[in-house]
Amino acid sequence: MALSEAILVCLKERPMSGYDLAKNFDASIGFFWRASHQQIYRELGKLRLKGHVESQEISQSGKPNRIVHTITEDGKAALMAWSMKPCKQPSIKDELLVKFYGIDGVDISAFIEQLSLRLEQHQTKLSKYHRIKARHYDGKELSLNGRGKLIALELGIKQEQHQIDAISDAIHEVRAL
Amino acid sequence: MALSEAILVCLKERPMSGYDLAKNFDASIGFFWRASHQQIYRELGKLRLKGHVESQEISQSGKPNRIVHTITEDGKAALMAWSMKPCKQPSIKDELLVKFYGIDGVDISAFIEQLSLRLEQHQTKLSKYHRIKARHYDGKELSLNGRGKLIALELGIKQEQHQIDAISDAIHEVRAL
DNA sequence: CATTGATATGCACATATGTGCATAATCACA
DNA sequence: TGTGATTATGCACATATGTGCATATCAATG
Repeated sequence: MALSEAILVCLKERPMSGYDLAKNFDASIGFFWRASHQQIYRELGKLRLKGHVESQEISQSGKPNRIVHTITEDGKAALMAWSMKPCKQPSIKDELLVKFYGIDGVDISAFIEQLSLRLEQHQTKLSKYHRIKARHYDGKELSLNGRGKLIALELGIKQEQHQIDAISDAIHEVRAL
Repeated sequence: MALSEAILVCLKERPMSGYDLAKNFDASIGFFWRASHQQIYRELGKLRLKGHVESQEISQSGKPNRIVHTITEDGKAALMAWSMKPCKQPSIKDELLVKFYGIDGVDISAFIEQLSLRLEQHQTKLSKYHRIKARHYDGKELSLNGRGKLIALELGIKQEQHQIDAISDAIHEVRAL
């Protein structure tokens, strides 16, 4: 699974705590590989056992101590090996499309509301991506890594825009049924 | 989870064996909710326990006996209840996009090959969808259910076409890095 | 004559993911 | 003075998914 690799990709940039990683997943890499903080902590434990990260506790007063994880040489080697392997196709599992398949058993007006909600979610994501692009990428000198992230972000933007168009059309078609 | 609902949607059209369902998943509904035959048999067991399907064995000589599953009234009610509930957002997990995020650690030519492979997979799916559309939908009188399936199929076609365009662009951008 | 593919079902084990809960201090706000 | 958000970690349980294996027969292909 690529969760461990997604974590290692983050740690390659800078050492981070589980909490930092969880925020990173919420704000950037998680757009393309979602993970909860519980999953991240679990995975960090496995990575530590495998020797792909080293962890050191940093004392703090008041708040719980931070445990900062650093990628090891073994971890970097594992990342490199992973990067050479072909990627799995993302598995599609979309309830909305299943409902299209059984549409004679669904309440059309409820279904249109669900489609509208999905439309809104794509619009929210789209503006989020645009905001991030404007804030972190537009008009900046970018490293190789920055350019890679920008391509991913632009793929996300195109994807969301596409979904907005496609679902808008689908809503009209469902209304006409 | 919507696997049980996807199965019930299929069984609402006609009673089927696990084997029939597995083929159905490979050839149509599985485009939007993939499942292996093992998963389908497991799920059928649960549906039987819940009373959402009834199962009867049909003797065959030579081949193993078929077990044909029929949706019950309880099953139909469960489907209806599900159709009213909001849909979960599909979770995105794409290794390719993770690799864009850590691009300074990946071999570019290997990465381009992976992107090209993905492109091919989308092209394969697109022509499959077109073939199905031409064979089963074009120039036919369609029931409500048929029209719903057609909308889903057209969403799939648009999606694959979009991916083909987007990945082609991305390959050019990666080459220029 | 041997191999494979299709038909047909399903168990067992492993991994991945989701959900709820637990702890504990600080700070802002009403 | 209480309420909730933020910081920070993680266990336990449940569900979902993936992988390998097992069985058994017929038909077609080489």
